[in-house]
Amino acid sequence: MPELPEVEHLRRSLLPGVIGSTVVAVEVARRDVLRGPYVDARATVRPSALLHGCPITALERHGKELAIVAEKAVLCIHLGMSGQLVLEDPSRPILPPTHRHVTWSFRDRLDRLVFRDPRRFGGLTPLPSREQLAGRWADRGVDALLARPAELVAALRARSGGIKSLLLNQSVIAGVGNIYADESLFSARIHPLTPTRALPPDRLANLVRALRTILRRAIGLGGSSVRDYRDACGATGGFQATHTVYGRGGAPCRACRSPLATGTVAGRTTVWCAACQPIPRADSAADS
DNA sequence: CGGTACGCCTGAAGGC
DNA sequence: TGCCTTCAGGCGTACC
Repeated sequence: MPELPEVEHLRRSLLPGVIGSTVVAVEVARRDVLRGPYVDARATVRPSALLHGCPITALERHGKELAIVAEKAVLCIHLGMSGQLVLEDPSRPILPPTHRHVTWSFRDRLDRLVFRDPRRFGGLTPLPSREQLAGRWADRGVDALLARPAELVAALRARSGGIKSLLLNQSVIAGVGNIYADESLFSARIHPLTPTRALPPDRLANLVRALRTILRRAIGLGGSSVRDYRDACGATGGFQATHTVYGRGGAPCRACRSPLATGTVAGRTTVWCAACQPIPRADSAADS
């Protein structure tokens, strides 16, 4: 599932293709992928709101959201679970022909930018300006990589609740999803149900350090491709091969060889090592 | 405030 | 082989 590393790698892989390019045609096959306060009930949108006409000047990211910035328009893109954004030559398609919701064509370029999303949990949110984008992102949690580590620790300390639940909460820290929550909790040897308030500052600092190390490493490997994730060129990531717990329930812990536990935490499938990540309190044990 | 459940949606995977 | 069920999950929303 596209989380921060996947979106960041996608952003970097899109940069050379789209910066300075001007959209000359936008084809919207499914209007219901258009979202937000500037899209009316019929999802009728001016082409300029979908970047038509002005050269693209920047690609930015906050958490799991990517923004394509042009002079008079900003388009926020959320990939949801299965979203893909690929630059491809129409004569040599990379993506399957189904679920192609929006296609952008450029001046002086043969390749097109395609937004494809089979499950449609993703969507596009047009905004009129950079100021609106700044406001939108200011209302979110701090970005897990762009903010300073001390800000992340402070954000976690400001809330109560189980630690995994907070890591997944995009209004606390933006960018962490199920994969990197489980991976960073294992790395920091913290049980996912641990009440955040029970963690001393140095353990939270450890967790934040582990999280950022894992996010950076994942970006370097092109992200995790569990099923649908592709970068702008259609390439899959390589980080999934290094997952320590995610998707490995029942398999031996890479540290102590005991079988990894599986359960539901914060409504998500969660994998942890009962030996390496001890249960915080004597009672509240999740099933193994 | 925090927790939980649900709906959205498709395709992979498992059972029979 | 083929049909049916279950599951995965980000996120908004409703509700306790």
